[in-house]
Amino acid sequence: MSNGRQQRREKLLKAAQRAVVIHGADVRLKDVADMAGLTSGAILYHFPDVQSLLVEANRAVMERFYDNRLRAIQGLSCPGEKLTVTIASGLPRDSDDEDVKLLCALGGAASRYPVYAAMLTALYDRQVAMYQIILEAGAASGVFTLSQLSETIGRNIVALEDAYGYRMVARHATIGHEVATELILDYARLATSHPLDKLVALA
Amino acid sequence: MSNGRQQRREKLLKAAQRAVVIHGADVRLKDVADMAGLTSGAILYHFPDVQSLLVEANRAVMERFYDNRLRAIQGLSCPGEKLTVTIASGLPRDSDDEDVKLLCALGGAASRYPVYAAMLTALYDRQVAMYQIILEAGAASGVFTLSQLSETIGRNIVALEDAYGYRMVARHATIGHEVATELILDYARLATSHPLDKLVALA
DNA sequence: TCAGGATTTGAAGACCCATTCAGTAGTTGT
DNA sequence: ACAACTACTGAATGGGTCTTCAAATCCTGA
Repeated sequence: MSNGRQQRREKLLKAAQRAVVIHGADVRLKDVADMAGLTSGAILYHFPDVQSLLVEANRAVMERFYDNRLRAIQGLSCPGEKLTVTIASGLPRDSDDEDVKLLCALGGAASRYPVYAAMLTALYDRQVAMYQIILEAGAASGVFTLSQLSETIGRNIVALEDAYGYRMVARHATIGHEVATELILDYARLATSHPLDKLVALA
Repeated sequence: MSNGRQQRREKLLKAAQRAVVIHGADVRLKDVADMAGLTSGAILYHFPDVQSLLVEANRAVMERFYDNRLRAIQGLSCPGEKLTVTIASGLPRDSDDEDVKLLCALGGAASRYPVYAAMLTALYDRQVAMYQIILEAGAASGVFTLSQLSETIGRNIVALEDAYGYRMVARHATIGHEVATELILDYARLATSHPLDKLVALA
C-alpha cells in the first residue's frame, strides 16, 4: 500500500530527528534504527543510504519550524502584536526544545556539511524576509517608525533569535524563554519606536 | 626533558584543534593522530584519553579567543573606537576562521556535552561583562548615552556576534565580515546614541 | 660513546559500523 | 486459498575504531 509506505517513511524521519537531537549531526544508522525499533537493514529498505534519510529528516524540521512561525501570526492584524508573537515563536520553548536542539546541531556541523550550510542559510533568509514584511507593513500603516532598513532589523532579530537559541539549549542559568524574548524586544523597540507591550496570556 | 614535554603537549593540542575544525566536536583519536603526524598510541602516551585532550584543546581556543579580544582594545582610550574595534574582533576574519569554526562546532555539541555548554556559557558571560565595562565607561564620560541597560546591550551585541559567526562560517553569500560588523554597529548606534564612525584602516 | 629514560611504533584483541543480500514473515487482491 | 508483493530480519562482508603493550627508536647527560 503506497499509503502505508509514506507513513513508514515519516515514522523513520521522526526517528532520525530524535536520533540527531540525541547523538548530533553525525548520528549513526544504528542509532536511527534503535530509535525506530528496527534494524539497520529496514531503514536502508526505505532510503538509499543514511545521508539521504538525514538530509530529508533535517529539512523537514526546518520546514516545520518555519511553518510554525507563519502559523503563529496567522490571523493577527496588529503589527505590534505580530512582531511580538513572531519573536517569541523564534525562540525555543525551553532548554529541551527538540527542534531548536536539532537546528543548533546542524549549525555546528554546517562548516563540514555544505548541504546543511545551504539549508540553514536559506532558512535564515526566509525568516529575515518574513520580518521585513511585518516591519514594512507596520511602517506603512504608521504604527512602526523604522530607525533602520527593514533588512537590517530583520537580519538582527533573526540573528538574536538564533544566538539565544544556542544559549538556551546550552542551559544558560539566567537566559530562558522569557528573558531572551525581552532582550530581543528591547532591540525591536529601539528599531521600530513602538512600545511592543507584553501580551496578556490567553485563557 | 620537562620542557620538551610541554612543547609536545601543545603540539598535540594544536593538532586536536585542527582536527575538531575538520571533523567536528566528535573527532576520533585517529584523526587527531593523523593531524599530528603520529599514531594513536603516541597521543595516549601524553593524555589519559581522547576526551581529556579535547576538553583541554577546546578550552585553550576559548581562552585565546577571549584574550585576543582584550588585546585588540589594549591601548585604545576613546570609547567609540573601543566599541567598534571590539565588535569587529568578535566576528570571524572570514569564512575560514578556524577558531570560530571550532567554537561553532562546540556550540552545536553543547546540548550533548555539558562540559562544552558550561564553557561556552562562561565565555558568553565574560564577553558580556567586557562590553558592560566599555559601555559604562563611555556612559560615565558622557560619550555614550545608553538607551538600555548595559547588560542588555552587552548581551545583545555578543549574541549578534555569535549568530553572525555562524552565518559566516556557513558561507552566507552576502554576510561577510564587513556586512556583519555594520549590522552590529547599527544596533550599537541605536543603543549608545553614538555615531560609531567607521575607522580608517592603519597603514 | 653509551646507558637509561623518554617517546613512539606496530600489532593484537575486542568491538562497532554501513551496506548488501538471501531468505522469511506478513499483507493484499482476487 | 494462493500468488504476488511489501516489509523486514539476520548474517556476511569489508572496513574502521580504541586501547593495551612489548619492542624499537630517539635523546640526553655523563
